Amino acid sequence: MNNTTGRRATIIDVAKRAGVSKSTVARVLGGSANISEEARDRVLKAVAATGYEPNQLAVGMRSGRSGLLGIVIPDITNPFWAEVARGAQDRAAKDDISLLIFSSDWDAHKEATHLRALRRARVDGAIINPVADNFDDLDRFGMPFVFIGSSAERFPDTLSVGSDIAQAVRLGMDILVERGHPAPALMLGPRSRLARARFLRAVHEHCVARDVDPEVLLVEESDYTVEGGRSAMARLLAKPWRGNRAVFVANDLMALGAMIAVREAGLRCPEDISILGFDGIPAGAFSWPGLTTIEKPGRQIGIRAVECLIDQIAGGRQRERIYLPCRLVERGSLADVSASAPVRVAAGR
Amino acid sequence: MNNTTGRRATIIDVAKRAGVSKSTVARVLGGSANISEEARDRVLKAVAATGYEPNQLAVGMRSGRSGLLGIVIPDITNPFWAEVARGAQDRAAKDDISLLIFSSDWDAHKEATHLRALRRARVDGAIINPVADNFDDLDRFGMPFVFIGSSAERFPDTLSVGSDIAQAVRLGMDILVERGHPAPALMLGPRSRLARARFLRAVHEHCVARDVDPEVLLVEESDYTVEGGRSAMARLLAKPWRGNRAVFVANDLMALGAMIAVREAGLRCPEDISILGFDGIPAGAFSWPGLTTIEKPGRQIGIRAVECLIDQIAGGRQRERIYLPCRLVERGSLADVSASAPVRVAAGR
DNA sequence: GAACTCTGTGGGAACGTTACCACGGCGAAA
DNA sequence: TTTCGCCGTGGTAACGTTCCCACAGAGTTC
Repeated sequence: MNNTTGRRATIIDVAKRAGVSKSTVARVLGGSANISEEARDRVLKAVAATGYEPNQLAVGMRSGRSGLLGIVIPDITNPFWAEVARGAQDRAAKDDISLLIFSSDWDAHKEATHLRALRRARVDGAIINPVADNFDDLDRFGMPFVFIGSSAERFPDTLSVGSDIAQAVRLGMDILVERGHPAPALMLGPRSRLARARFLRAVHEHCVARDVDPEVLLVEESDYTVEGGRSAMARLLAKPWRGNRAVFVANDLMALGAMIAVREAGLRCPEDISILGFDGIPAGAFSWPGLTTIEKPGRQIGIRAVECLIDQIAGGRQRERIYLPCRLVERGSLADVSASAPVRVAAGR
Repeated sequence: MNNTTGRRATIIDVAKRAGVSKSTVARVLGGSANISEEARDRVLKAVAATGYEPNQLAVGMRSGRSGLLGIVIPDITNPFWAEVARGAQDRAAKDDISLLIFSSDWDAHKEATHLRALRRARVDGAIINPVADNFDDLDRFGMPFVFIGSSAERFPDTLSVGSDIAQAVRLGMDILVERGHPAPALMLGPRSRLARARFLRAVHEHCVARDVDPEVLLVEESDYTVEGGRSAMARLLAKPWRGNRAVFVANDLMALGAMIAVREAGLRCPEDISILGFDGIPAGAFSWPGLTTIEKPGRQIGIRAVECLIDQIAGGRQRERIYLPCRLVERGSLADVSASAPVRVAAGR
């Protein structure tokens, strides 16, 4: 039985109890061939009796594999990143790998500290949403790594996993067209963000394909917050509006703010203004109406990143960039005003 | 100077380069006294030149301290638990401790698997929100631990950290009284939950103190979901209502649902119905009106749990139960209908 | 000047595992 | 009968630390 206070059972304790050498115990536990039925049996019994659990530290020490993976994300408290972390953790657990999770708060100094911790812990690899842009020598990480998120974009020739913004925008524009909003207004994030450019480029491509002049679209921008979305929407509502009244918002938080602004203006969503968000945050499900949005594959990104990392650790040195598809989540914020459907839109001005 | 491909620098590499023994290097790095100025200097230079990072696995192996802590929570994707994890991680980082985070999904089997992983990783201690109730022999965890959350309640004589529900309820009832709602309706969680009994007991205590008959209070119950809160609110609205129209909801998700039900009934919140939530989930900030609620100290719980754990590892064997105070977060869902104030509605966001 | 303490240093054992080599026994091939 | 190969097993050397003991030399005390 387990020593509760004393030290833990080691492989030698097991060997003694089973009356074999520790080599034999190691072979049985390692699933090696060429073990007599009897030896295996006695070892297994001894393991059960002693409550032996292999010491990962010793294993890591000897084999060079710690059985640990690290992930550095901006903030575990942010629902998107929590999804990523969850996906990564679940996938890692399948291979009996444990995950060290760190939050960088978009702070290069914290990031550096966390990376040092990962190196000291001798993790077998790391998943990183890079904030610093001075990784002048990526090899200096000192371990295999996979980048995640849109900020990975800055580093070409690096294995990375992210969401397919182009596909997401196409999905959004298509559903807008289908619902009778061929020329929605756009609410974008700050100019500094890489994702903004990608978003805009995809919209333009859609417009070219559909033969719409992109210049026709109303555009507002804000800072990815509820408050920002609220004021941006107020500005949008003050503009002369043409076409159907729909807004494609590049971020759910802003979309929620936009919804509030609509209500404050005495209008209704979706009857007067349709709103399409982008992100898939849980809070979108609790607004009224529920926010129709495009959901980023957070969990999938985590899963895939771990898989890439495991592959890379095993040997392959890929420099691939992987984009995972987004998904439309229909709730109530998008009205159907297409000709084929009963018109549910309020009279325009 | 880092070997990018080759093996990492060890303490012996540093020693050779500095022209001293590994013992001296260890002493310098360990901040030991009795080191000549010259030796220290050369060691430090050699460390910088080789890019030496101590191998935690070896350290753990030799010293019996892995520098790792584990935390098993129901779901990292749940904002409350993410806060707890974040607090724990931040606090641990201060002591150069890394955190292994696991999600159990309230599943006893997953919990057992995770605990095994923690034992194998030789974590120095664990923070656990217990789901299984057959921990017949708590010492059999094989490591120091701290319980967190209300489910820790089932295990007496165990070090645990949680939120102070009694204080939270007092806080809520007080603000309701202050705003002119001396006898609010109650929306509770499922009968099976421990937290429900604690909530109800605190309400009764408040009533006794304020000389109110608790039987007067309308009560509905549901299952801690938005949908559940919505239907429970609908049932509540159908009842004959006496006193001011306010509801104290035992969970934010339900409160959000209640808010939707109010709107669906053609009523307004807070003008017609005031709602007070409990939890402090982020989504409450994005509803309209913003949800006034009582926030559980998630981050504090994580911080405190780590501190208790560190203490316990260091030696103390406490069996304390710690309750951390909750905080009122005022947004817009609570109207002031007290005699002293004109009926006003706070703008929330 | 001998015996002592103090300072700075080096050498080796141990932590628990895995990888490798060695060896006895046995059956098959020569 | 000898030789070879295979099977099952045991012994031992690492892996990179820390901890403890030993020891040389300088300073202090008698």
